[in-house]
Amino acid sequence: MQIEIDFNSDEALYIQLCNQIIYGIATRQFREGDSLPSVRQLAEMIGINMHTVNKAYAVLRQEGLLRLDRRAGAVIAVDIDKLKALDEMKDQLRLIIARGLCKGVSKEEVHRLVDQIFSDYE
Amino acid sequence: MQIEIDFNSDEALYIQLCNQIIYGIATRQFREGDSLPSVRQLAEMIGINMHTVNKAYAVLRQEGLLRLDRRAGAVIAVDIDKLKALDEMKDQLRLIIARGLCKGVSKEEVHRLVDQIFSDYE
DNA sequence: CTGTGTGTTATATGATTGGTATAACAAGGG
DNA sequence: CCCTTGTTATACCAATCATATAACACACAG
Repeated sequence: MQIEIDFNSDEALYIQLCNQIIYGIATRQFREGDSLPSVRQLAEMIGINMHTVNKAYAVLRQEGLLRLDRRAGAVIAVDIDKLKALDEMKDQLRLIIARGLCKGVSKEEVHRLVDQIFSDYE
Repeated sequence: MQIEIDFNSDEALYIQLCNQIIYGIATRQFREGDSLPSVRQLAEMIGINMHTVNKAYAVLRQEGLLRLDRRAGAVIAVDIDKLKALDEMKDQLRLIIARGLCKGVSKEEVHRLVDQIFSDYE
C-alpha cells in the first residue's frame, strides 16, 4: 500500500488522497472488503492532519466506494450503480473532449488514448 | 452567443465561464478570429464582476485558446499543440476511467460514450 | 471494569481562494 | 479629446483548506 501526496500540487490534499485510493481500487491493489488504515494511522503515515484524511474518507463513502465502521475502520465497499456511473462519466468526458476538439484532437485519437489507459490498468 | 451561468453551482463562476467558451469553440459557435465581448460588456451581460470575466479570459489565454488585445478585445486564437493536448487529455482520462473501473464500467462502454459525445458535437 | 482504538462531532485559527468593488493607468481608434 | 480596450492595484467579505485540540459513543481485548 503506497499513497503519494504532492505537497506542492495545487490540488487539495484530501482530493489527492481520494484519487490515490480510487487508483488503488481501479488497479485492484485494494479489493472489496479490504481495510484501509484508520484516519489517525493514515494521517500519521502521510504526515497530514487527521481531519484531512477523514474528509477524504467521507467523500469516498459519499461516492459509494467506502464503508466506514466503528469496529473495522474504513473498508472498501463498492456500491455499483452503473447507470449513475455512466452518467457522471459522460458529463466529465464531455468537457475533456471539448477541450480536445479545440486543439484538433480526433475521435480516433481519443479511442486510442482510452485503449492505452485500459491496457495500463491490466 | 449564449453563455449559461449557474449561480447555485459549486463550480467557480470563472471556471463555468471558461467551460462555456470551450464548449462554444468545440461546437464551432466561436471560430478562429471571432471576437468575444469585452470583459466589461460580458460582465454586464451575465451580471457578474468585471474581474471574474477577466480571470476567465486570462485562463483561456494561458490554455492557448484566446488572444487578448487592447485594440480588438478578446479574440479566439487557438494555439495548436497537439502533443501537449493529448498528454493533458490522457492525464484527465486516467482519473475518469479509474472512477469508472471501480464501478465496473467496461472499455467498450467508454468507447460508446466517446462516440455519443462526438456525434453530439457535429 | 478498564484501557485502547474506532469513527464522529465541535470549535478555533491561519492561509488561501473566489467574488465583488472602486480606482487608476497606458494605449489604440473615432 | 473622448471613449473603450486590457491591465494592475487595493480593499473587503465569504468560503474553503488544513491544522489543532478536544470530547463523545461505541467496540473489543485484557
